[in-house]
Amino acid sequence: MKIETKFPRENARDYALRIMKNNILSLDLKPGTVISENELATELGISRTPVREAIIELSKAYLIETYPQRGSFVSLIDPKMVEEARFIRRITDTAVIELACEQIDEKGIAVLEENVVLQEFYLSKGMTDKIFDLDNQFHKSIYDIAEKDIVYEIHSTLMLHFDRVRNLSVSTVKDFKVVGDHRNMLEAIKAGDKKTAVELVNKHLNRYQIDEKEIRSKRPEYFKA
Amino acid sequence: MKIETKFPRENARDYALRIMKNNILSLDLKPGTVISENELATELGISRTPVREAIIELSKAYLIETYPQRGSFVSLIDPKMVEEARFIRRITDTAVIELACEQIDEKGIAVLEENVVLQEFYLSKGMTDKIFDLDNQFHKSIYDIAEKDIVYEIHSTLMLHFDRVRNLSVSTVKDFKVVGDHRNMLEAIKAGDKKTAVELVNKHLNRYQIDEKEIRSKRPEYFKA
DNA sequence: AAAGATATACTTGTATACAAGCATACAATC
DNA sequence: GATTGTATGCTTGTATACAAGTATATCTTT
Repeated sequence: MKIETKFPRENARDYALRIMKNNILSLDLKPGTVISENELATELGISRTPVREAIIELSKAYLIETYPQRGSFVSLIDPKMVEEARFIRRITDTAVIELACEQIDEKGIAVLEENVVLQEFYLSKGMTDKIFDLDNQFHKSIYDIAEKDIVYEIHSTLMLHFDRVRNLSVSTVKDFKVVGDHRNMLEAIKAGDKKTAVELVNKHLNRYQIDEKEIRSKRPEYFKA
Repeated sequence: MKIETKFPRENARDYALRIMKNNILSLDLKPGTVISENELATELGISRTPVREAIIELSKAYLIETYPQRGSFVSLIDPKMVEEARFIRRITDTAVIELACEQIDEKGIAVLEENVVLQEFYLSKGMTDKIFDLDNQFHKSIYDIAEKDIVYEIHSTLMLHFDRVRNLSVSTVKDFKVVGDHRNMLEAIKAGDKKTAVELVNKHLNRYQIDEKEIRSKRPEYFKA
């Protein structure tokens, strides 16, 4: 469990939420780990109440399971859950990138262009750890362009199911492909080419489907069924 | 604010959540209404903690807005929010009904058939208030058939944005159309006719788009912008 | 030794107390 | 009269106390 310091004006609940999300995503909180409200509260230097509130929110996203009077646990990787998260991601990404193709303007192009340039830069420097955030930011920008930013927000926590599996795969090998996908998506959006854009989204998301089976055998204790 | 009694084994948080959802949906809690944690707690006969936890959850779904040290309010109807909820509903319903066309079996047909028969029965008896729940149940069943029940669950609270606008419209006039839609959807699913099924979903959801503008002028105080 | 009762140390759920900030009413001052 | 300071009562945010249930270890009993 890696604990960063609290931001100046960040309230205790958001702080607890941020730390827990990060650690679940990075697998520093491994699937199945026990989470004690009291313990976490003292570790974070806050009281039980905001910690508990954060846990409840993660429970609603099925990232933590709470059994009354017994304990709370980081959810095991549930293939059905991952599949449904991927499903949501696929159909919304698809619909949103079509809208982006229609509604794109120069400002939007500039935002995406800057992002992809940075990805290409960090890739060429081998700083692939920077790419994960840029990846997410790229997709968020597309939602912004399509004026579906609330949809993105609503689904963001849920996508941790998806992203934590990403983090389990030997992903760095394929970073250059991911960056290439983004470059191609950008060009398709600029050209208003919906068909290609949609194809790219599906190809992009399919990259992660294969890895899941790889790691299943390596870390069976992380999986539910 | 209409307050029903607590279920036997229902915990205080779920109780508060249920009551608040119902009242927001039915507009007994009108958009803009102040919600005091203390007041609601005493009304429900529970303490502030579970009430607060319920309010936080509804805040995450943008159904309540909380301003620290100032108060919490039932969110005004935000056309962008409604539009994004409708967007989610449309694209997921579309994708899910396609899957249902592929994965339907006799058991699934039986469930849908029973539901539609009941809708037709209540419609013929003029008991249109029963139809709302059956409508939701019908759609949930389709998600179950497509094995996307978590997707339904995740989105269910969000759909209150959509449903409360439904409740504001002079909807009873069109109940027979809604029931007809469901009958047609069922037949399309049985026939495995994806194209027709998708068309029906879009037609179905478009029925509510018109009403919004009608009521906007009648109840401008409910709207955000 | 095996089985069962029991104490104990946890857990989450709920209630309550306190802290900090905002808004309003009202009084004092210019 | 207008403005400013202030007291008051509200709000949510956080901390803590208590309730109730579970699991485990240990002791007692057979």
